[in-house]
Amino acid sequence: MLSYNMDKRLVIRKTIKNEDVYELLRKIPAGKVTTYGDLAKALGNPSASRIIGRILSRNPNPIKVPCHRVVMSDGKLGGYAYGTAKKRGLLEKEGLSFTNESVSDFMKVRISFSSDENTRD
DNA sequence: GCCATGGCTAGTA
DNA sequence: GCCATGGCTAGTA
Repeated sequence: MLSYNMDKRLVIRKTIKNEDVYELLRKIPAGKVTTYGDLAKALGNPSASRIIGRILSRNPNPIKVPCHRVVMSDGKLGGYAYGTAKKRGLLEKEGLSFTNESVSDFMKVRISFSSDENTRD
């Protein structure tokens, strides 16, 4: 799609499709997390983080697609279709811990995608 | 129009 | 805490 960035320059952003998100998310291993914004960036549309959340909320297959491993950019939990308590429980089962509402050692458990992921088209 | 976000600014302590 | 963001859905015509 076409839109203007912060410098009022016209840019092309990739339209994010549900399956793009689910496919990428399947690659996040237990014990690691990513963020809504990181997924948006990796899929070629850095400002689409809100959309990622909406797409995850309709995740048809929570077994194959580990929605619970997606948290907010500040390390806080974010939402979950089955409640945030459930989300936190799953993450703790995978070895993560929390210091007052945020993932402990966030920097260490946060997956980073290769930045040129979006150069393919 | 809705939102499972995020980055920034004001303004408090 | 404000508000731009962007894909989707309900529900109107």
